[in-house]
Formats: sequence, C-alpha cells, structure tokens
Amino acid sequence: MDAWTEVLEGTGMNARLDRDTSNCSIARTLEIVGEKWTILILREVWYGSSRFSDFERVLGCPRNLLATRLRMLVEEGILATETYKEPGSRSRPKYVITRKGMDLVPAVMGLLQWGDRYRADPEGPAVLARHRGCGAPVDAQIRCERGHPVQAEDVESVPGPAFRMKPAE
Amino acid sequence: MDAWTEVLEGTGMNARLDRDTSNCSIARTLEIVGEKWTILILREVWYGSSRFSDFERVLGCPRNLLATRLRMLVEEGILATETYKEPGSRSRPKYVITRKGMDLVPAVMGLLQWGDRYRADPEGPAVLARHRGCGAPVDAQIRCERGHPVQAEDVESVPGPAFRMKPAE
DNA sequence: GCGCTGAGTATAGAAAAGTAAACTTAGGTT
DNA sequence: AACCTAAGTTTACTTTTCTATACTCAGCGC
Repeated sequence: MDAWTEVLEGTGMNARLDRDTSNCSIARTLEIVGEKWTILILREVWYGSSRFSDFERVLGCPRNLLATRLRMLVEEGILATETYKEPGSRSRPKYVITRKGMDLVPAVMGLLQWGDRYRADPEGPAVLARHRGCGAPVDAQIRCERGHPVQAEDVESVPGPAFRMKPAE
Repeated sequence: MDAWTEVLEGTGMNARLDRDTSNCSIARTLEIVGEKWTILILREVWYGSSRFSDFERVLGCPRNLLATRLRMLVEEGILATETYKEPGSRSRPKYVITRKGMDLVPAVMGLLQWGDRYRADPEGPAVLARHRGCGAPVDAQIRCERGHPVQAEDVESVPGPAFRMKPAE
C-alpha cells in the first residue's frame, strides 16, 4: 500500500484520483511560466539581454505580447526594472532578473538538459551552460537533503501538509 | 567582453541578438512539454496514475485533448503503452513512463520546488517529494561536472557547437 | 444478441494567442 | 520648435488551442 492509499484507508475514496489538484505547485508555477514566450524571455535575460528592443529583435515576438509578458514578470517579482541611459538619449527601462527569477534556473536548466540530450542537432547544442570560473559543464540534478545524488526512479511523491480532497459535488 | 561578444568580434553583428534561436534546446523541449496538460499528465503518471480514465478523473481534462496528448507522448517515447486487464473486462491500454520520460523529472522537480517556495498554501505544499528508502526530502539542484553544488548566479551560458547566426534576410 | 464499460473520435463554439501596422509618449538633439 | 528614438499602446484580423458534448467501438457478462 502506498502513501496515497494509506491516507484514506477504508473510506472508499481515492486520494490519488479524487484529490484537489488546484493547490499543486507544478500547476501554479506553470500558470506563470507556462505561457508562450515567458520562458524564452527569461532565457534571453539569462543569456544577457535586458532591453525591450533586445527581446523583440532576438525573439521576433509581437510587441504587445512582449509588453504583456514583461509586465507580468515584473508584477510577479521575477524581473525588476532598472533604468539605463545611452549617451545622447533619455533614460529608459531595462529588465533584470531577481532572486525569485534566479530560483527558476534549476527548472530551466532541466528543460535545457533534456533538449540537449534528446532533441539537439547532430553537432550538439546551440548553447552550453558552464560553471563560471571553474568552466566545467553544469547540469540539473536531483539531490536529497542528505546530499546523495538521487535517480529519478528513487523519488517518491507523498501527500503533503496542504493535501486536500476535491470538494464534493 | 563576454563569450557572445567574442564570437563575432569586429563583424558588427551581435551574436546574442542576431543568433538563430530555432535550435534552442529549451524551446525544443517546450514544443513537447509546453502545451497545456502535458506536464500535468506526466505529474499524474509520476504520482502513480496510468489509465485514460484516471487522467480524465483527476485532471478534468477534455477527452480529445487527453487522447491527443497521450498519443503525442507515446510517439515521442516519453510514455509507452502496456495492457492491463480487470477481471471480467477486456484488455485495455495503460500508460507507463520510459527512461526518456524519467529524464524530465529534474525539470519538473525544478518547477515543483519553485512553486513550493513561492506559491504554496500557508500550511505548505500539497505533495512532497522524497528519497525512497532514505525518506529525506529531495530537490532540484545545479551541479557542475566536478561535483560542486553551483548557485544559479554562477552559471554562465556560452555559444555551443551548433551555434548559428540568423539567416540574413 | 443486448447492454455495459473504458477508451477513445467527431464536431462545433468559445477563448486565447499570433500578426501587422498605425498611433502615442517623453525626453534629447538640432 | 520640430525631429528622432525606444518603448510601449491600440486596433483589427487570422489562426490556433481549448472546452463541452455527443457519438463510436470492441469485447465481456448475461
């Protein structure tokens, strides 16, 4: 009997299938970064872009969508605005990543790594990620609190403190 | 001067802004897992569901989209079909995760972890991930090849072997 | 051979996203 | 004062994706 079956033993309900999925952390993260362009904007920030025109030029994304996504990312605290000033021009806003945005890097690294492994061009990936200074390639790994590297197969999911059942109809 | 500026030194072009983004591993991964429901289906597989009716019940996802997503995931080799048979019923297909699918776990763990940190209910997350056996909580981390844990700030991105410029117009 | 069940398919309408191009704004230059 | 530029906003239109519901299909029990 697994952890899902245990919770509701004897009630005839199924914790796995009848649970409330509205408070899922994966789904909540996707509400923000799951829209088209959002992760690609973050990718460009990570690669070093910061200006509206940078994003427009490299992504080819429509200006209205770009403006909407940037506003949302700033509202969520994933990006912050600062100002820059080219000589001879007025001050304009630029976008920089925050700690909250930096904390998305492991997830994005996971996507990058999977694409590198399964969908790269024959000659390899277009971009490499490496440890600044040390220069060694980096990757996303799962680790347990005690420091052991963990295989995906060795991860189990169990109901947490905010586990709830679907409201009855 | 960073690695992006170096590549095209003196050409007047900008490697960061005028590069070809069509071979980006992040974008290619998102082509597959970026559609609505796809990651949520994988989440349920990871939590232990395997049948069409399981996914429909727990996700509340329209049947045609569910069928489309499952077919795509099988075509991509992320899920595989097996058969199951309940006593008194005919054999029916079920869906199990493959190695290729397992390799998405670090990315999904990254999303889970970010949601747990920034968007969880006050009482905590709905689901916990832990190291089977050892029982300790697990998380997604970035590591360099030499084994050091790496902060997101310490990751730099540089042009890789398949780096190309945007075709001139 | 008839109904039941799980696993789909078909179709039509609604919502979201994408595209293109014109318009606005605010300061710095001339 | 008129002009330029980056960073948007607005509008109108097309395309894609999502949703809801009805329908089909294939075996098993009766």
